[in-house]
Amino acid sequence: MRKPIRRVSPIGVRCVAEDAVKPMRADARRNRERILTTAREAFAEHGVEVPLDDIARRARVGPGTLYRHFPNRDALVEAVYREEIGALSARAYALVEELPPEEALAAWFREQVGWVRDSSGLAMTLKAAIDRDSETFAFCKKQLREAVAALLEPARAAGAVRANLEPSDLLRLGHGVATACEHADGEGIERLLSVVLAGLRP
Amino acid sequence: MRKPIRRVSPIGVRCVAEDAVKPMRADARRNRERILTTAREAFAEHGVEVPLDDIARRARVGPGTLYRHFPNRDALVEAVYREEIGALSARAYALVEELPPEEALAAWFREQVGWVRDSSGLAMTLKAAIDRDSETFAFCKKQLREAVAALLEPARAAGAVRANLEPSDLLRLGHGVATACEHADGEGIERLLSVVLAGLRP
DNA sequence: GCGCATCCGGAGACCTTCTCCATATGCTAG
DNA sequence: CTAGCATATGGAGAAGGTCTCCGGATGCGC
Repeated sequence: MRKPIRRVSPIGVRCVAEDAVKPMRADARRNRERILTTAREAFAEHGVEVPLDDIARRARVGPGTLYRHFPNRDALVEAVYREEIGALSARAYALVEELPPEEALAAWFREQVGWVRDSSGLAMTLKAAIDRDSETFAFCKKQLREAVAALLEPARAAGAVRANLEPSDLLRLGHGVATACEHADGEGIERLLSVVLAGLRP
Repeated sequence: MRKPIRRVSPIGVRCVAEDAVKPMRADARRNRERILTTAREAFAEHGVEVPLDDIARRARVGPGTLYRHFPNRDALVEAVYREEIGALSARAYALVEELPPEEALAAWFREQVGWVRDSSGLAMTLKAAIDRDSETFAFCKKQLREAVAALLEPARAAGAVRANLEPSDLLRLGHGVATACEHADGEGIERLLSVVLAGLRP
């Protein structure tokens, strides 16, 4: 009886930072990015159990190419999740640069709620599929917390939010609002958002 | 591109209570029980992705028989989980009958911690594999809470525990202790247990 | 422009899921 | 106690998915 594949991040899973270490051939990079984009769409439409050969076909690569970049399903799921978390985190740093602290925090919070709701709950689908003990899970959690801290600290310094808020509080609130708004329309979502954002004030 | 099987409890998953409604043939009942026992062992040893034909082979039934009782992997996982939760819950009611309230609560708490640690974390493995929106998940959560309430209420009435404890508090504490004790020996576990149990007192 | 290291891709081996239907058997009625 | 029938079994095999191997393709540096 075979032992199923343990859900840990294989060494082969590349982080974005790794690209800086060893330049990838242009065709290899293009294929990898196309695979990730296609996988994201396929996971959103059909769940994480969609056949990998189907993803390869949609991405117009051979199965050998897909498996060369991502040795198994878990690796692909984790890579897509890392991209999702990376993009959401990057938004925090961008908003800090563009807006006053309170507005930046509010804008990011709205984006987080939108992100959780996006593509029929892709974020939660991916998160549920990832081993809680994996490097990817720990890495993403840390990344998000640091991004939210980058928003919270200026807002706190400006006296715009209550002093006892932690980054994890905001993340839980965002998840809660998104879940509560599962069947809400735009106005309903906006009401809940304004309630929560008002509640953040000192 | 095919849509993967949605993780919801199929109607065909039998609850223990159903057996009272429609008597099963003796050979069918024996087979079903043997499949469940074997599945529990296989999931503990190899995870929930162990091939179902292997479980059938170990249980000495044909694949057709296994699929007659459990239409797919999720049904089997949920059935095993229901049995686990059923047994743990039943212990609460039994202990209430056998012991004074405070001792019953302490004894059950120890059993819960032991249960979480049992068979290399089988309980968590199964729980992680079950859809959070499923009937099984909701049913088991309710069952556990009611069982713990049956322990808490007499203990509270006897003044043996602080008044503000909820069943879910105890369940979370048990999970936390089991997790904290992942690599602890018997003495270490006992120390943590005694700390937490002392903390329950008013 | 050439050469070489790297990348690609897809046929096919292997594994798992799951069904169909001929055979087996539990259990009730006579 | 036996026969008959409704229910249960089981396993060969069809179908689908995973994943590898290696000949051919191509990016890129010199």
